[in-house]
Amino acid sequence: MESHLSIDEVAKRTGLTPYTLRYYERIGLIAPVGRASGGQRRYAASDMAWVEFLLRLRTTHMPIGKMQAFAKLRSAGDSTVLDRRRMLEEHLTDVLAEIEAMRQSAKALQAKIAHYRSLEQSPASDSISDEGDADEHRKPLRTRTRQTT
Amino acid sequence: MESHLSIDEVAKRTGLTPYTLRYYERIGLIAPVGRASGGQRRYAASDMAWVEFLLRLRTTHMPIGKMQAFAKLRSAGDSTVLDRRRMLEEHLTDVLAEIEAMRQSAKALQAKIAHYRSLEQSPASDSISDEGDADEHRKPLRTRTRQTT
DNA sequence: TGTTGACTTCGAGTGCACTCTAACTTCTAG
DNA sequence: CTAGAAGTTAGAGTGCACTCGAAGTCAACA
Repeated sequence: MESHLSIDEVAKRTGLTPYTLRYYERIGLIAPVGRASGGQRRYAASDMAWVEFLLRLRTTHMPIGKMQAFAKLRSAGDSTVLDRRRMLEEHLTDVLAEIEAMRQSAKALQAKIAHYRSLEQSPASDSISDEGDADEHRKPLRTRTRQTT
Repeated sequence: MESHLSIDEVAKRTGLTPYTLRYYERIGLIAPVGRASGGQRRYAASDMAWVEFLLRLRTTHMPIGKMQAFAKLRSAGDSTVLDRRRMLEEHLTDVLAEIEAMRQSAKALQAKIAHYRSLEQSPASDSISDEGDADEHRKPLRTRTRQTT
């Protein structure tokens, strides 16, 4: 239960830099953490848990703006639990879709790799390398296209 | 086999904007496509296949710099097939790791959602909402931390 | 006591991936 | 023949997520 981690310690443990940790605090992603005499940050275990949760959101590509909205709800207390759940559910839907899109594309990459491997064994056949190659399995192919809000 | 698509057609079919398609061509991601009289772009089926492949790379978060390197190898001809395969294999390794990281984080999100759901049924218990909540399953938690090259 | 080193704040700078503007040309319909 | 739509270029601008610089503060130690 060592609750008094310095910013460098937290950086080491989370993989974030001290710069980023301060930045997250500045923009309200992390509530102001405790300070030692002299104003140095001291992270409690609950701060660590929250940072780790933020990393989950980041890993799943939640934009910072949404994380800020989520953090704001959280700081507003228990009455926002339902909203928070809704947010996470929506996000989770996006995440699962993205995972599936990545899986499909990974499959296409594997096919391309296999195609290259076969090319390596029997070099350039006819018609000087057309390269319209191993994509003969039509699949959804949907990517998050940035729309102008 | 209609090989003469306008930039708007290609935009519609790929989800990219005409801006982005021109940008990709400018930076060498797409080799100069054919032109109609008057200089307007006309995309052949092989161009489409290449753009779709680029989208696979983008979906799997390959940075543009690497795509450029790949495109350059491709344009250098069949002798680069081995290098291209190596590049894709390396990338695929990263992609599979990222998919796994996202899966783990998605699981954590699901746990959090479940936790919220239980909170909703029996509101604030004791000790005014600690929120160090449903993360009691220690998992790897690794995220691509941007390193200064 | 003075200097080292780790921290602090706030504002500015960076890199990526687009996204748009301005000025111009060309095709199509009326 | 003219209006309008749709394309062209080079270059500038945008938004996101950091990342760093400058100047200052504080605790500890030779």
